[in-house]
Amino acid sequence: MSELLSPTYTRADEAFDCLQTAIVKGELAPGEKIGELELCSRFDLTRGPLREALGRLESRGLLVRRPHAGVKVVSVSASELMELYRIREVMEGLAARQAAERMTDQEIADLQATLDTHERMIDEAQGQAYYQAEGDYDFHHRIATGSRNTKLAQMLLGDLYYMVRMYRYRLSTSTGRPQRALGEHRRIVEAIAQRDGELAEFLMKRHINAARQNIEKKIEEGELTI
Amino acid sequence: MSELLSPTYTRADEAFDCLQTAIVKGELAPGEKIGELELCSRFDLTRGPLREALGRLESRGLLVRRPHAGVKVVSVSASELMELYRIREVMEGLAARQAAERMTDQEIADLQATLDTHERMIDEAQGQAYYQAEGDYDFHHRIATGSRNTKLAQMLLGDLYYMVRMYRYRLSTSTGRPQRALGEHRRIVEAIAQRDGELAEFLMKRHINAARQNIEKKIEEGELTI
DNA sequence: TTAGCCAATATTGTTGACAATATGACCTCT
DNA sequence: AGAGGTCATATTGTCAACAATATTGGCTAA
Repeated sequence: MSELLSPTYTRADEAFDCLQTAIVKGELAPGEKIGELELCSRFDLTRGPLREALGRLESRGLLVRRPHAGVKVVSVSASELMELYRIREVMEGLAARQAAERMTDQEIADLQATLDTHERMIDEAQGQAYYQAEGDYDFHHRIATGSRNTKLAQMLLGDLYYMVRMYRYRLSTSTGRPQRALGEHRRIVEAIAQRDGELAEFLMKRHINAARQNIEKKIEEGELTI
Repeated sequence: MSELLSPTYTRADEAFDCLQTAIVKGELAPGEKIGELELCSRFDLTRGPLREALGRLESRGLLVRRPHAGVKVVSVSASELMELYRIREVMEGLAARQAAERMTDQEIADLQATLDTHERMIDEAQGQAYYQAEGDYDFHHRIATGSRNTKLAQMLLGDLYYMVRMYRYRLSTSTGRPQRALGEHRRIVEAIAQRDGELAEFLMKRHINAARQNIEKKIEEGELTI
């Protein structure tokens, strides 16, 4: 997984990564009650590192533990998912503003190049849904790190995105609106390139708000069930 | 500590609480490198639960671990502290807006009563600094929970406040401006009582921004060293 | 004298066994 | 027959010993 990042990669790190991706990808379903020994055999781990990883994941809100009763993957309701988007709105708004003030010209150029790639993928409709989802993640990821706000990036990348992606995988292809989202991305990058932090913040907030309303509408229409 | 909250309280929970408060109170200084066995003897714990707690604390960003090299309390620079206030500004702004929409009348009445208590404490100047700091925490705590936004409250109470309080203890008495802060608190509660979410958000953001500028000024003047 | 290397040591990472507790089935009593 | 309680079981929480690795001090050589 991220063996290359850290020179020494402990079993606990391994356990953490395995479980996190398993949860995000839905291999461990929300609400599912899972035993430690089952997880151990499944990921070929021992209980010590596993428990350490469980502690981290609990702290990040991806699962809940009841003493002596076991651990289960957190299940987020539709309203709670909407609340996540409200949080994203203000936090990523801040990230966009600070990114406009602090990103290097090179980073901005890379960001624009990323959008070009996304555009080609959408046009060619190659694995549209997957790339759209991953591309969207990539875009927001770059802006979060570009904010140069360590804690902000940590909270976005470490907490919120994993929970959102967890439902992205579930809602999968039906999120739709790729062209429109790409257009919004472009305008945000334009504002960043012009070093207009205030505008970047406004556009980012509106972008996430639109995404939230899009999902909300689909839920109301019964197209999506959570 | 919080033995009463959870019917069964594991050693790992105990270790987590002990370490967290020790870090926040400054008993474990930032940058200090601490050994596991030392912590075990100090808090009368064994290494298993301790390591689980260390994992949680690392995940929350209160300490950093390097494999085989040990664990040290995170040391936040002045600029990083300022970044924390930027995050608080947007997140607590959101919390205030949602609190205005969702708090019960009873909760609002309690909040006002809390401010009355704070006012008496300031007037009587009884342990002004301590009560002002704790009172401020209490105020923000109530609004975070009043937002009815689970994740938002979790992030504020579980992540940000601990880091901010860590420095509150260090800067201790010199944060000052209690009357002015109280007045700002009152106006925020007024907006909440009138169910004016937009105004509550604006006032909260301005309140935290003022607190940030206050600390920033003191740092520039050399009154505070971080 | 200083820079680089090597080994001893102390600390962390890991493992498996032991103790404590929640769950669920079975039985009894109403 | 249904509700309540009790006991067996399986799972989690805890512990202490073992293995692996980073640090530190000393040593050698330039």
